[in-house]
Amino acid sequence: MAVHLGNAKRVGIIDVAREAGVSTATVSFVLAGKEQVADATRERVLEVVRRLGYQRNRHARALRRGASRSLSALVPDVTNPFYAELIAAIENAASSQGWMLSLMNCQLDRAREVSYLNTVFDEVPDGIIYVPMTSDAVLEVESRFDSGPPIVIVDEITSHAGVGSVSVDNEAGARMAARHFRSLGRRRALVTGPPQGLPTSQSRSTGFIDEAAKVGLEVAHAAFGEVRTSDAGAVAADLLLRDRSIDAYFAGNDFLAIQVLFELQRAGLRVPEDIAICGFDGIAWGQMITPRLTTVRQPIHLIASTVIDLISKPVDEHHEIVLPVEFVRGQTT
Amino acid sequence: MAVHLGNAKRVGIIDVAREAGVSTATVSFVLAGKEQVADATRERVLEVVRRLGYQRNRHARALRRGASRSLSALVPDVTNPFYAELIAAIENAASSQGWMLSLMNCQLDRAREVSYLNTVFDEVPDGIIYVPMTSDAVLEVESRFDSGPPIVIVDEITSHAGVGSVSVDNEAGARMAARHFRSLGRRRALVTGPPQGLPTSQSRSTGFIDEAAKVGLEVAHAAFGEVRTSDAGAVAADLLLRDRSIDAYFAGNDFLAIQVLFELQRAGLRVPEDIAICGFDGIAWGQMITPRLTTVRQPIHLIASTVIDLISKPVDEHHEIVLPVEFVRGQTT
DNA sequence: CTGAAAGCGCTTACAG
DNA sequence: CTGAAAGCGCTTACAG
Repeated sequence: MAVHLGNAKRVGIIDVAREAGVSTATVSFVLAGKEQVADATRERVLEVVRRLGYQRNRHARALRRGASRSLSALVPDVTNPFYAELIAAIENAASSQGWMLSLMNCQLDRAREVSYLNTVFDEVPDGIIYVPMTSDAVLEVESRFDSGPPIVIVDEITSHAGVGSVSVDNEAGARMAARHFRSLGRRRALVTGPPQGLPTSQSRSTGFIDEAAKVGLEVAHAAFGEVRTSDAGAVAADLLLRDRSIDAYFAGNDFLAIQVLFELQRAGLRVPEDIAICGFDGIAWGQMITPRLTTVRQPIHLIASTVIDLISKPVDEHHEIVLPVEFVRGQTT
Repeated sequence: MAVHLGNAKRVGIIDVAREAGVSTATVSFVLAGKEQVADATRERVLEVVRRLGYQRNRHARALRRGASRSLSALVPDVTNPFYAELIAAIENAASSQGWMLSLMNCQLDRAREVSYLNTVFDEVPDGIIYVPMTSDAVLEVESRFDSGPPIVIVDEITSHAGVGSVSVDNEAGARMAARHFRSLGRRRALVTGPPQGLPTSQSRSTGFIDEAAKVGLEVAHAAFGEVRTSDAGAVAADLLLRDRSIDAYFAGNDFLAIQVLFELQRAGLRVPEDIAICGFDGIAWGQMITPRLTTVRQPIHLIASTVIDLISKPVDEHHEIVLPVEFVRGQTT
């Protein structure tokens, strides 16, 4: 393991105490900002702390206090802008409460997800934020949920006692998309689930299909249970190019919608003239590109603050919270 | 703080030892996979571990062993796809060596960067991977670098002893862009630095300006020292729209290049006919959009594996490593 | 092959 | 206002 230069040893609280001529208790009090220390003593200690460059050892601290002031988050893929934005929002909310956020990125890899799910408890975090990639993984570790820190699951509803969940009304959002396509006079739509069988995909496609039937929109359905994100766009575009009777496309998420949009453009199709596209998530990229993406927007910041609220509460006050979505008309429909 | 249900207490190694009728030493040996334990004993211990759902406390472990098997990474902004891809690559390389990656996201906020830089040492990580947002922040904590875990700085060269650095040949890449524009017959170019004065911006614009002078390409220069990413695209686009004599644009990075590309399209300009655009980074998005982005590609996976290599080495073997870049012609030039 | 015991670096009652 | 001492949950020489 990496050895350090000459100055091998890290300076500890004992070094500070000795140098300042006080006990470690006093150093600790000063660092904790307790009032009960004489000003002169405080000054002296702080000076030594600064001079020696002393930093408290987080592990010793956490061990002794039984709380680490840190949260661990498990996400499917930081490379997907929706998760990146969600992480940024959650980190914001967490740090305003004095929590560090430690991140575990599953990279759309099931094995990695399970492994992280197993090791996250070792971290002894004050709370766990879990954005599931697959439903299977949740089941595998559900028993672990009984003891340990509060857990909040994002984007999937769980009935496990003591586990909170924050998700959005996926079904309602999907219905909005179906009605929108119909109001535009579109006749036949394709709906695809997000890759890797993300749990939310189910209610999105179900909601869309159901509403489509009600309003008289024909639906072709394709699920990408096992397709990796990088291929999903090409596969969906291929389906659309092959069946030109389809004039509307409801993607499982914005990332996918955007990939398909450009694939179609490259193949010479016009959006929205030849085919209308609607995404889901409301990522910033959707409004950055030309044409701007029509989508169903999730309230990312509200999700983040709700997650942190829930984490801070006693576990028996955990609930399943479902937040509303908003339809955003862009230029792709 | 969040209290848990009835089963308050976390099961510890003592609980396991008692239940299995052995000492904690034996439990520890079994968990560490040491051979010196009788098969029957091992079985019994493992059964109890499973039944009780025991998980080792990482803090106690790290404290005792003096190593945490974890790395901490500080990055400017996970929302920028380049950093997202870099993180994913680094995490991959790290986990293949058995390291956890803990992430601190500065969110393009200087205050947050400094604060993270101060607390990262508390984590007692086995190594620190630091992608600086500003040069100032580095200076503020340089003294801390003398003791503590190995540090690898990404994307900026540092001369601090014992600190390794991995970056790419930004200047050479910028020169490629200038020559490319010239070979296309472009006459007047705009070059902008990445927002927030990212350290790399300096050599990119310097290299571009210098080479442009050599090959006879006129240059208008604009730096975005204080502009947040979300505005930078609009500001740059505005400059380009105002001065129509400019027929080439070298953005400091792909993220910015893409934003400007679409801004220009919305304003009715044609790319590359009216204006050619070249980015820097080689993010996946650049090849996903239409038109595909011309760019200078950084070898992300090589950067990641080099970083991990360096972290694993004794500090006195740390070096400044500069990796090559590759010019990628897309459809925006 | 197994156990008793020290000690990692802190914080926090408890005395004084 | 300050210090001596216990203890958080592990791992690891050291004995046996």
